[in-house]
Amino acid sequence: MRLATWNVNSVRTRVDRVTAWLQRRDVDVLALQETKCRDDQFPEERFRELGYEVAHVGYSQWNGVAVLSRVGLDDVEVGFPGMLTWAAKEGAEPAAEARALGATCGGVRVWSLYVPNGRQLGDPHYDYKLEWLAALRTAAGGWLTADPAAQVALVGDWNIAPQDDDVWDMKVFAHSTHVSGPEREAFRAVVEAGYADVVRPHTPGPGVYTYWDYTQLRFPRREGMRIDFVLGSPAFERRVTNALIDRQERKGKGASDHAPVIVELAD
DNA sequence: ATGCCATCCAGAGGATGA
Repeated sequence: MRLATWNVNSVRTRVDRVTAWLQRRDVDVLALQETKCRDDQFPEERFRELGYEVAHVGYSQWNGVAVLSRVGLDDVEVGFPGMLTWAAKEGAEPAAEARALGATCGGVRVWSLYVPNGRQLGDPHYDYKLEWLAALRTAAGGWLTADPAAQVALVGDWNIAPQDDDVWDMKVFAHSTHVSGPEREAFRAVVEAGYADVVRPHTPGPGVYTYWDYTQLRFPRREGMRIDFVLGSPAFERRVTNALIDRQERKGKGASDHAPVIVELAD
């Protein structure tokens, strides 16, 4: 079974690219982030006609996460228990955002996650990011306490570069989000709760990334960040036989700024 | 060793992104 995650940066803009890629890569389960549409705008039929079941949550033009599967898609869950809410505007009522979607596919509990960006160090959105991750750690840790043999995959855009090797030049990020101590600590807490980066052993660095900014020739200059991860429970990790970051898909006109990440699992 | 910012909605500019 092949499971992948991809921040597509608008599914409507890139649906042709995504469907072609799914077929070329023979992917069974795909978690998408930043679909940037409401449920009624999601191009569900384009995936159904290729044999995929579809679960999506999107409330507006922002965020949006999905799981596509051709090996079953059951027990769909919008958001995880205890997920933080966010007030988009001053004085607005805090509400859940479309940043987490769970579904069981081929025996794996897959969570498509779009971790808050954080914007700037000290910004309210930065605190939201840290608290959102702490809540995720609590929920995900609980799943393994309840069932240590569970096959769980926490996949998506984590908006954190956990190691210095995960950016091309730490000096550029001296006062930036994504590399700060508290963010890295929040990421590590999820790992310590029992979830391992199953991709890194198959894609060693340095210089291996999943995201390249559209500006300043970042991609041809190979100046990127590794911020998209597949974190797997022990039972999931044992099934992983290979992994790759599909850098090819970042090339050309109309590419997302993120590359897809694929994991191969033993049957 | 593949290219010089993109997406959305609104409505011709602003917010978001990492």
